[in-house]
Amino acid sequence: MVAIYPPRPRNAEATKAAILAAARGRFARASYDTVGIREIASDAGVDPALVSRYFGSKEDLFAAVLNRPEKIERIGDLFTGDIATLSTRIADMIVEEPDDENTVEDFLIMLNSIASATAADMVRAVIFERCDRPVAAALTGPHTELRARMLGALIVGHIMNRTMWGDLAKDPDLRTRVRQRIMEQVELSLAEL
Amino acid sequence: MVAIYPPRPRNAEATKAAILAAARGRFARASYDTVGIREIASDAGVDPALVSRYFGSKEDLFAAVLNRPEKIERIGDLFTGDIATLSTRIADMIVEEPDDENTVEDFLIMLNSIASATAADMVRAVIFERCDRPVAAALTGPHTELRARMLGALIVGHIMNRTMWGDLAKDPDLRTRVRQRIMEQVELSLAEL
DNA sequence: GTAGTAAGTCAACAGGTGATGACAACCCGG
DNA sequence: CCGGGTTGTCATCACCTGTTGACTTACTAC
Repeated sequence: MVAIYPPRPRNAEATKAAILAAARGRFARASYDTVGIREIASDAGVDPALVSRYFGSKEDLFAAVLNRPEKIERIGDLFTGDIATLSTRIADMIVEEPDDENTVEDFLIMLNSIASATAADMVRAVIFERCDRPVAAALTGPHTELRARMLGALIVGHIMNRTMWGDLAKDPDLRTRVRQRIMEQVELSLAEL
Repeated sequence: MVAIYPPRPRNAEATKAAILAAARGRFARASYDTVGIREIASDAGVDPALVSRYFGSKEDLFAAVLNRPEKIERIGDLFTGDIATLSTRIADMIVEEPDDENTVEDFLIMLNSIASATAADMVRAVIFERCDRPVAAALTGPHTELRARMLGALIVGHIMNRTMWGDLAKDPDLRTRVRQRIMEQVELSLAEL
């Protein structure tokens, strides 16, 4: 579906932002290889040529999406905040409403394209830099890196699970208990072994 | 790299098997969209046209890979066996050597292509049928489906984690402790809530 | 030995992809 | 009013994809 817009004002900054937003939306719902530049341009109400012009290549565009400041910030907040309440934050993220513009979308962008030959390296780098490393740094005791990776596995699993099947629980009561269970899982993942 | 074989004996059954094996190998290492028919044919030492001829379409070929009897059987053994030792089997699968032809490869085939528009539905169906459903059926108490899905999330996360970063632990001692931890995670995921 | 069928080969197609460069429209400073 | 740089448009390229149909080769049954 292509929306009919009034002629776009000649504003390069706004156009770039629109392309970036459209790309974010597409990459959050499909893999790097599946998403086409023409789709993104259409969503943004922009000529496909402008995408290449402003962002260089599709790969560069994906990198730009991956390194959006808001995303970096949101994921940063999640993992670099107080370690004592980390399990709360993670459980909240996983059980929160899926249609919101939220941190889960940032993970979806990465997880959708983790199997693509072109995008995998970029994604891995971001995950390591923004997730694994800060968590490992915040942990005390032995095997911090290993335990951070156990947590990463847990989060990845829950998010992919939610993408595949939808919410774990709709009933508010059950949802609280699920939230509680996820917190236990987080703590078990991070515990010394 | 294309191997030079002696001229393939005219044997349709063996050719189909070779194609299937090559497809399995490719799909275990890259997503449905990334893998090309010409690659598969080259691995199998076969003309690309034969792939279409014998399996119809690429989609049908992927379905054939997904429904290989050995795979069904292996995943079936994993989940339909004695529920008391389920955590052991799962932990073993996750910490076992990655380069073996093992059950992990079956999961990789599915997880690599879960983000592809074409293959996602097939993958979801197989996961539900072969994993979630048997586990839910083997559980007792309330919310069996939800708890089976929690286990699914755990497995998916661990396998993707291993694909991204390699083995959790190389040291045998540490590995046993990781194995133990994974068993605890499995039991926590399946526990009533 | 020869016809008929099965198996494998080859070239090509139609459609889609990312990317490019020439062109037109616009805005702004002079 | 008018030139120059910016912004947007269009047609098109080169490449790659899955798939097809016509062709050649080999095997088997009679």
